[in-house]
Amino acid sequence: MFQDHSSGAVERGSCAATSSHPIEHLPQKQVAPQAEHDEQAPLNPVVARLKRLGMIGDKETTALEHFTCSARACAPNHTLFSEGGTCDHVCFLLEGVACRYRMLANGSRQILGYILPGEMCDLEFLTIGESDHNVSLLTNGLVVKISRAKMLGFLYALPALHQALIAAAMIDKAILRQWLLNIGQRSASNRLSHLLCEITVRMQDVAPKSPDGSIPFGINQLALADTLGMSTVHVNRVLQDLRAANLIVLRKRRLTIVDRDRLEAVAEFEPRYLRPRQSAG
Amino acid sequence: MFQDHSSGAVERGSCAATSSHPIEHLPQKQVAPQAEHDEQAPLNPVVARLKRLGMIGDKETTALEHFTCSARACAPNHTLFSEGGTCDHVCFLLEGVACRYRMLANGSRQILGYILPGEMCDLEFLTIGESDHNVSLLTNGLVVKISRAKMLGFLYALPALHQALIAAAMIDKAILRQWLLNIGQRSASNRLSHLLCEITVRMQDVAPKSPDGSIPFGINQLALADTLGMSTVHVNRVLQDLRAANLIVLRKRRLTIVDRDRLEAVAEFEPRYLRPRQSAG
DNA sequence: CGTAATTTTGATCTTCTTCAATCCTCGTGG
DNA sequence: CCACGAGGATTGAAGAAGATCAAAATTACG
Repeated sequence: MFQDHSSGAVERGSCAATSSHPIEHLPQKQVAPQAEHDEQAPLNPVVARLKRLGMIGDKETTALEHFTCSARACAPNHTLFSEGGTCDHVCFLLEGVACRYRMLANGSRQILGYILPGEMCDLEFLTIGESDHNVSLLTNGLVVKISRAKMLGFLYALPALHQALIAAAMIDKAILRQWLLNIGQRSASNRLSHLLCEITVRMQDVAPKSPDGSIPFGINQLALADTLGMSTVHVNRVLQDLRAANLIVLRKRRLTIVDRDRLEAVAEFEPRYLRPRQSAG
Repeated sequence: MFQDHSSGAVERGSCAATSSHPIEHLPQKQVAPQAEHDEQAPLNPVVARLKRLGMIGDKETTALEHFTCSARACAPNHTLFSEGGTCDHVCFLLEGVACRYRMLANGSRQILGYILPGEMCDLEFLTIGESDHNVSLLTNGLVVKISRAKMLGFLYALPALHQALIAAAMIDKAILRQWLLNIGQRSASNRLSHLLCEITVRMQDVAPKSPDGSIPFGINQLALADTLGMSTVHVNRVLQDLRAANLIVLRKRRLTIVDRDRLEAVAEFEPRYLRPRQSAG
């Protein structure tokens, strides 16, 4: 059902990650390490996301751009954290999709959350000694890893950044509640619809739509099934229903929401939980 | 299915809740939270719980005992927070059981978490402007309500308390992940078993077992159903299975785990998430 | 070009829901 | 002390949603 063959990770990025840079040093070099063949995504996704939360200024932006400039390219299934493993660092994801998950003895996997470009995993890893779940990549990814000590230094020096990341962690929790509601009470098709709505909104700030209105969608049907607590067969059939109802187009790892209003209506999707009050838009 | 008729709340407690007490004033009145032997349950449940987390000292204990001494008795269905309502305060529950929940348009309710005696709802209400879910009592309860300003004062004056409450909030999040795993992947009977294991452990510090080994259990089958995403009929049948297997006794609002080892085995219950190990800052 | 991963399809079977009725429990008022 | 009523628990029967199994078609990718 789901095998874990952790792949290697290749160092990649423009500035070296060797020693601890004082925050004051602001390398004004090439700021967007990931935007090489992305035609119009020059903005650092971490910055884009936190800017949308409306809580960070120039100082924080510069610092973020600095320490996200040395990233590692990782293959699918590369594991960032393992259940029971110690948490002495923190990760930012610049490209790709990762997920948190736990396995049961019978081999079934529950995905507990997605980590999308620009998102971080996991603020509480700074406080907690060991992780209670796994985090690994679903697709190819670009990952920045920061030691606990270094991260604590950043947070201390940049309280606005700290606040922004705390806000992001609270959004995480709100998402967990939504997923619980989703899995517990909604029909398979509404459940899947809701998830698609959520992912689309979460991708907005970091993955500009292509001319045809589609966004990259690296999550396969097995992962969707393990997210929604249903079988892949059923995910497949529900997807076909959504396509037949002309609500979505999903092919070649790209997703288009054809009729957003109708999709959000069947899903009873209310995006407020993803943008709690600070952001007025 | 589930109607919400908010009941009144009756002031109760020995010291007045009128004006703001400086933390230094320590009311030595009776109020019960003063016994030494932790055989019985004379201990203030909030203190008992945070003591178990091992992060608070005498100063925090005294402060907690002080501000939990004026509580209100509330009837079942009394609502502490409503979806969309502003969050200008915080609550501690001294007795009874409350739950967070959300409703869907079709009338179904998903319970998103329980608040047990000694637990708080909700630290992030201090940061967030409005709640995205409801919180109300499932049973009779004893509730302490503290304004945002007052609470922030406490947290500022007692950083150890602040840390303890942050730790409690992280446990909340871990519980949410467990529930998602539960609902998403486990069979109805394992799901219910897991929930019973969890509640038993969470009650340990605040509700000493009676001689027959039972603990108070004020959650009815409708609430269990809305927690686990199943119908009351099925909850009832699964409960009967668990009784028939001689795993539990549940009657007259009291629960006894007859065979803990076996129950935890079928549930794949691992209590570590309820008692995480802190790492040094 | 060939192999692995992923998606799709059909058929069958199980778990759980729904509906509707009955029974029990417990608090309340007479 | 008993009768009453309401919420809660229990039961049975029937039906639906989704799981499972097995295989084929399609796609990704070295």
